Amino acid sequence: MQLDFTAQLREKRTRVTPSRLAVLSLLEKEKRPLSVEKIITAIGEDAIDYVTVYRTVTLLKELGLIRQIDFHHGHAHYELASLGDHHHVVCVKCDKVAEVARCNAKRMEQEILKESGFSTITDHSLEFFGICRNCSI
Amino acid sequence: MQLDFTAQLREKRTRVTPSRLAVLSLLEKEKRPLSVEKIITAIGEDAIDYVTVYRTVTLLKELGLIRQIDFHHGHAHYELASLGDHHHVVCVKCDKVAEVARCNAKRMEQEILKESGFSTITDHSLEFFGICRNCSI
DNA sequence: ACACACATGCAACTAAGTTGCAAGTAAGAT
DNA sequence: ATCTTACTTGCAACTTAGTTGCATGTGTGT
Repeated sequence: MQLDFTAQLREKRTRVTPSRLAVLSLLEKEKRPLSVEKIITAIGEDAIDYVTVYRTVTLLKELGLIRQIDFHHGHAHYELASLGDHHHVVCVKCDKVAEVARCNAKRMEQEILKESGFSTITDHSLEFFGICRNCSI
Repeated sequence: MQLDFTAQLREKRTRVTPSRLAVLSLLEKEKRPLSVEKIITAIGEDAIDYVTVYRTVTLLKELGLIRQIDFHHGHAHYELASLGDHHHVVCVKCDKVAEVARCNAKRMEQEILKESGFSTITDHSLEFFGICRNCSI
């Protein structure tokens, strides 16, 4: 299934530019959270300025097309929001990241809307931290 | 209930110093996630060096006495690990933070240990992002 | 109260992310 | 097709977050 990022950007009333399409299709291809550094390397540092990447991920996050994730690595990671409700386990020794099946956070969101004084929940992030088998030997 | 941080530090075979006790008892008093900046202000910038605060939170996190939390504010927050399994909702417009009741992540941890190739789960973090009533007007 | 490994403070540094501004470009109007 | 204009990009300079090296200070076991 090929996502139509052009249509998605137009729907959000923002311009369709090569930078935005490059970041979106890279994240679609990789299907995992990437740092800004990895995004620049993948697109090519002659092809895009790092400031443009920062501005692009900030915009795409505000539009809800991508999601920011924090692995306690000292910098942010980003993945396609349409990957849905899946999460990660991070090894605190070697920084290895594995995937975790879907959780029931959607049900919690309903409770939050009732109780917390928030009018909308746009996203959530759930990360587990532990030690992978390789590091526990 | 007054926690005996001295005993906790000794049990972890590390030194009991004024800096460590100051950070731990501040976090116990506040009962909410604090940034390094807030920790320095609260303790007093003449009373503790900011490098010591960074080294202290890194150590206390490794010892499992405090927990690192990320609100997508551009810097880390820390709270007492003994506050247990509670989480947060963050307004993406004004950065307001509210608390959320306990989730069932402990059950998920059991599944992760079976399936993911990890031998230990030391912690997890669950943050919701949305828009608070004040910002939605 | 001694010795020594560990903790702290200071200065310098690296890494992550932001801002201002001039030049370039997407997209609607002609 | 070309024009116009507001939005986007690239570059340089900057701010903020966090780290490292080293000399001095201090907690803890003897």
